[in-house]
Amino acid sequence: MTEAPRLDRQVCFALYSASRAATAVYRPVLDELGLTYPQYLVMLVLWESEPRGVKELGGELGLDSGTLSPLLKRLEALGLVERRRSVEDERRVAIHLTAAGRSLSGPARAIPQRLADAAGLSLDELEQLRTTLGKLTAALHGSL
Amino acid sequence: MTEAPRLDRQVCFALYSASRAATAVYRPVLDELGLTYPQYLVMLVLWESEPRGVKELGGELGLDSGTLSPLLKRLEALGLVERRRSVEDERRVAIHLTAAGRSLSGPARAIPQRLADAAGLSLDELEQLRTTLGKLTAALHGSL
DNA sequence: CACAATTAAGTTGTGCACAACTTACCGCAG
DNA sequence: CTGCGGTAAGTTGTGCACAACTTAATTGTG
Repeated sequence: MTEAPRLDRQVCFALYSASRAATAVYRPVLDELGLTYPQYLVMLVLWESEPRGVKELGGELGLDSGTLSPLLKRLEALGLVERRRSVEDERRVAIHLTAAGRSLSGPARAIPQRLADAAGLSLDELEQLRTTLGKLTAALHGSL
Repeated sequence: MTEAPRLDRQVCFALYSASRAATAVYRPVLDELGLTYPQYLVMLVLWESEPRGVKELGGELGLDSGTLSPLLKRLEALGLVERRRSVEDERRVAIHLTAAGRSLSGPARAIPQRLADAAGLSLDELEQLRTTLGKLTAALHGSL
């Protein structure tokens, strides 16, 4: 008779653990900025280009409005973004950075290095890991 | 002036995305068993050996009692586990499998294959990924 | 033009994560 | 024997994820 699947053999658990460990490394740094990790991700997207619609943000991050709407409300309460109902299409809400939101990108620059330092992997290994994870995520999405 | 960090360069985001994609693949299968992914993880540990204390489960999974206590209450409500206050040490609660909980390990055997099928990676690549993630998680925990 | 199908955003409800705190119990030093 | 430090489990509060649903605006088709 087959064995029950073992926890330590599961790629899925390895992903789940690594992901939580990585955000745990970011947490104290992000605390200083007053951001959670998902909020930081939204800010990353906006720092690249703004304004963005909620749907658009969701496309980049793989999140839906059920997650983003309250998150964006909190970012607005923090004074980092502004939500403006689009004039051309009143279904859309454009997310703009405020001056405070824009200026937060400075202190945020140092954050990724934190993970690299804590990772105990070479830059090559990190690069390869990122590539493999990208392929994996794409394949998993394709299988749904 | 340095660029703001880019989303698509971040290992942390790659981990976060891959982890969510992997549990999304498991979700429909686990739905049939009536389990969430974290509940499935707890069952995996118990199928290896039981009874286990809450602290012990937390050690295996990296979760604290704040997460596990309500989760275990839900597993108990499903009739899969029983929580018994230890007689020798009344601080401890031993988590036992019920007959129903034990018999669920049969249907659960097929689950990991699902991810392997959906992953689009060879068994070798999956093995190497798991190893790298293990090293990464250990290093990240060590850095805290 | 009318109106059904589609789409954007938001809401509601459940279940994690995790911090901070509480409660109850153990074990040990005096 | 008496506390007292430490420990196991549980509780409370916040913030994601995600499913299912609602609302309001737009688009496509006859």
